[in-house]
Amino acid sequence: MRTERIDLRLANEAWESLMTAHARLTALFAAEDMWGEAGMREYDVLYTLSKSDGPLRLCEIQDGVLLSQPALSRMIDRLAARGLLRREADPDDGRAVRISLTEDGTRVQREIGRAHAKSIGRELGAALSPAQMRELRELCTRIVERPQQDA
Amino acid sequence: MRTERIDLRLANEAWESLMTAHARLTALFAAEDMWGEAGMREYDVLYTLSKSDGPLRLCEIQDGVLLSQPALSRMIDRLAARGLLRREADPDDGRAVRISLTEDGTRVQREIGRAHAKSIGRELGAALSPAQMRELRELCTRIVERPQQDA
DNA sequence: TAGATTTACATGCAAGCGCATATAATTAGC
DNA sequence: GCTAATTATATGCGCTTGCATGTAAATCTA
Repeated sequence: MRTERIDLRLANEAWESLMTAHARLTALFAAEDMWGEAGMREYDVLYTLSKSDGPLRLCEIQDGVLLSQPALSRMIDRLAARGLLRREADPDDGRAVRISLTEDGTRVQREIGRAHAKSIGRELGAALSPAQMRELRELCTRIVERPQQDA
Repeated sequence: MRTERIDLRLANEAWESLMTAHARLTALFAAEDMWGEAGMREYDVLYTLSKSDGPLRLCEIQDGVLLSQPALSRMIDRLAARGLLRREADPDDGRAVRISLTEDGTRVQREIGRAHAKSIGRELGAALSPAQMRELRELCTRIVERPQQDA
């Protein structure tokens, strides 16, 4: 059907623009001089933990990070070795590991987080009005929270 | 000022939702069984070349790909070794390399591209209306095409 | 036009990543 | 309750990546 062809093209244009926006801003943020103790991907982990109330499992952290399970496992090794987070056995599930920020990790996350939030505000603020930011947030949220369908 | 604090929060929420949408869809696409001869990052390069009329330089390709210059250089090595693209010396600039798709590269790009476009249409189509896709495209384009300001 | 700077790409090397697989604990089937 | 399947995480290994740096050509400077 003609309408579907148009929608396909439109969907691809929308996705490409989202990819490009993501790539440009990510590259821009990565180039900034604020990732002292962590690196951007490591910060993702610290941030994910900071949002959570209690400790998280590896598999819970992984939902927020674009990284394979083994890679995440070893990244957490390194972060723990540097004293930024803590691994404890889960008393209720012998397979699981409960991961949480140390005080040092919390401090590092806050320091980087503050600077990073400013950058985000600066870049998005220069491009979009508050109403447009709300609109963007709604649209992207809709993509993520779409009712789960078959595989 | 109070308004700026609200905008900062809003901007960060918008960016996080964009990151999450990008991560979820990327992971979903990566898990699909269509990247036979290329891999997703390599497809990015093939796609970038397919959009261009003539050959591109390394530095021109790099704008579309989130990869360091040496990594891109070697990825192009591998793609050329597999016969998917061609490297020629630029007659006008002895430093530059002109990179273009071979027939095989064009074929691979088209095959993957068709399948990938369907996936994009399916996923975005399930989440957004055409009007919302247009809106998303406009907003993301605005982020990228924002008038260049200071470093 | 000789020297200095910049631009475009390549390469050595260590660190990180993904794939396949191993290990161990939980849950499901019967 | 015993085996099979599943879930959660770890490890071996080869490939890829990024950083620092090298090389070579173009451009700028005087």
